[in-house]
Amino acid sequence: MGRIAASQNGSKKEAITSKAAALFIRKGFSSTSMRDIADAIGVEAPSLYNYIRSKNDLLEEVCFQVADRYLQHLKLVESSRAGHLGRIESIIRFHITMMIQEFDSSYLAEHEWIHLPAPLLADFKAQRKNYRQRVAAIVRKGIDRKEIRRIHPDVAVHTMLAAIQGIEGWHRSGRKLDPATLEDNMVQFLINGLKK
Amino acid sequence: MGRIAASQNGSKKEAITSKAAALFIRKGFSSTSMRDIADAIGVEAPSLYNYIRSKNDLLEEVCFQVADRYLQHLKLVESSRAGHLGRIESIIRFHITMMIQEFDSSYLAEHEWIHLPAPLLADFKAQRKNYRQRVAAIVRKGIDRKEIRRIHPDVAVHTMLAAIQGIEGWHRSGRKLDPATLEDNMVQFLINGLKK
DNA sequence: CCTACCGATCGGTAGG
DNA sequence: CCTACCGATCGGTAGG
Repeated sequence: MGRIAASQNGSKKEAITSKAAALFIRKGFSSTSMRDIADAIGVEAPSLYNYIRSKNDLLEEVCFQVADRYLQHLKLVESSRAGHLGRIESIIRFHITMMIQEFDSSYLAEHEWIHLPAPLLADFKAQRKNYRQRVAAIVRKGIDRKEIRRIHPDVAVHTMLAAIQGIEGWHRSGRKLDPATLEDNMVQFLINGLKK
Repeated sequence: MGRIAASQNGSKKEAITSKAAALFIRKGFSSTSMRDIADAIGVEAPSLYNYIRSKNDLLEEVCFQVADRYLQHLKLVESSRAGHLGRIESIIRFHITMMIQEFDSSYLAEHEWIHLPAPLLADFKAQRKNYRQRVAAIVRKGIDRKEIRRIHPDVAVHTMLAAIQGIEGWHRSGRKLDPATLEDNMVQFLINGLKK
């Protein structure tokens, strides 16, 4: 019983998390009630608590999972042998891909983490700051090595990441632009803005 | 009595709107209660209803006021004699200035309009779409006249406006970067990405 | 997984 | 501008 029950609980929890993520995006975290989530799943609200501990739990899970995936990719890039502009392009492409393929969780990790409860909020902010500083360090080195034009590294990082985050607005309004065109044009725009 | 009372009501309403805007930004629209707003002003919640009709009213006011300011500027740009890249630069600078100087309302008009009640939501979305299409038309003409590099106009518009919107994250985290440096570096980055 | 229900809090109204 | 209060809804618990 143990193993099967555990795996059933796992998939049920995933189903709840994914439905919740979709609702958090559409209506915002605070405007989404546990009743809304329960309705979407087809159960009564109290039944959700067999799988999750709290509403905040749902948000926490999504936010930290996504943050970790970005960090893993950054580590890969940092230890690669690519040039600095190439590293930045790899990061840009990864962010775009995540935003398109893992839209729901990426959006939440980017826009709804403000609602994380007190101790986790500080953790998340620190992780975020650390990530951006490491990307900015790559830009700085690229400038030193004359691969990237002179620009304030923090402004550069902010500009490119914000542009990519904003894909959510695109996605939400149901634009019918194929992902490859979106990615190629955006990468071209941003890399060209950085190139010497 | 009429005139004075009217002007007092006006300024009081402005005070409420501005406090509300600040709270909507910090906590989100749904997480901000009328009690929160009343506390910030120093009155009891029911007293607010002498000046505003509803919570949605506060949001509506801010969103449409800001949208109108952007539209007015766009009209100026459209009827100017500047080149197309110059027009885009003017739009970029206006957006950045608004984001820095009118941060609270700009943020709300950009991120919290989803909470507008039913009939207004559609209006707002239509206005937004129209605005972006007109900016994209400028990009398209710039490409035709070889002032701007070949790029998907919608992607270009989205990328630059999203990058600017994202200044809020910057602002919120209390980065100490002077506005001029931010503006100059971001404009350089974006215009360079578009230039031939 | 349900019914029944809790205390808290919500936006807003009545009446002064 | 207040007190007093409304009906609705919230996240979550008890108990089965």
